[in-house]
Amino acid sequence: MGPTASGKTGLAVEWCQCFPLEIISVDSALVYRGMDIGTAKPDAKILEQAPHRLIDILDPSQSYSAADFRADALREMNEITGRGKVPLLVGGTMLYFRALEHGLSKLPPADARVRTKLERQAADIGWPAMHELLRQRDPLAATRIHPNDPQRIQRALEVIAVSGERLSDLQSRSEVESIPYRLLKIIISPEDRSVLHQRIERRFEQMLEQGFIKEMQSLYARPDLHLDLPSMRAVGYRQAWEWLDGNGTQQQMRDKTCAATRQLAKRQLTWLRRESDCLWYDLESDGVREKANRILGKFLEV
RNA sequence: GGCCAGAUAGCUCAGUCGGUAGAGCAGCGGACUGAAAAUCCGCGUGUCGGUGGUUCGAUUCCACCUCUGGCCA
Repeated sequence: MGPTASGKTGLAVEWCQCFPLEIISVDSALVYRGMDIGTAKPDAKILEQAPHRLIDILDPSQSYSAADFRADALREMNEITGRGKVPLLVGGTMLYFRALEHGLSKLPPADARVRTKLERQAADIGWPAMHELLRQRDPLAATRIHPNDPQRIQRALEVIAVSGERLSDLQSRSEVESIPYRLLKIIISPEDRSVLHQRIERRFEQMLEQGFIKEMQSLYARPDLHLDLPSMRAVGYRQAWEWLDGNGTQQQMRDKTCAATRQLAKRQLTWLRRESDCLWYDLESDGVREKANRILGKFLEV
């Protein structure tokens, strides 16, 4: 686990070469085909050395979920261990890690029709009124969800509409199933935030050199893609889309993308600080790689 | 060289009829159950360019200086 631009992929590939590991990507953006440069997806050469599962599994017009990820990841883990190897889960989508380790309540999946209906209703009466509606139908959820948080208000109302039951009831009732594996949790992150900020800036410059704008233009040209899709809301893609729409200069697009990436890293670190039973490594400091290798080797012997 | 405008938070700027100042963005902390690279919540972080003067009190008024734009030579 680690924030964006912390060097996770590099280390994972190294490990694959000296240990019997196979990589599963834990990343909500790497799942999309045709989104390679802007997501810092490992290139073909790296993928040949160290194949990654759960990348390039969806078209950008589709959506994915934490529950989808959990099911997919468990299936892949089972397959890998069945062949005598050990799964190495690598990524920065902390909700997916949490869902995988601790499980999810039994809730109905997303329903596009219901969402559209709620969207229309919200455009009509406004989200504060939607929150009031939620207060009447699921008071407990309404106290947990902030009146300004349309995404969660919508989800809670969707659960009621689809299942006829309250989100808060379903969550407290269903026993979550945690993961049936022994875990070694490792976090990779620079100790100093400004180091991460520098890496983020440098990496985006590299993405531009590698042709990120060209990649973006071919996505922008597709009539079926738009800014409301999860894929096109990804950091970099969203800002580039807005720029191609004619908003701001290219320099402003760069600055906004880097800022959005820093904010993403900050949110990831908020998750990571709360994570228990894990080892933190700063790859910039001396001897850390060797130390991590030793601990991983020992873990794999047992 | 002369005239004019400006100098206030990391950036762009507002403001104080004289009582040491506040917005947006950035930043920092937090939340997170089928959209999560998403969606939200909270927090101003400051030699008000410098030096002197007037004043009980100056970021604010005055003078000079420095710097940056613009105009005129």
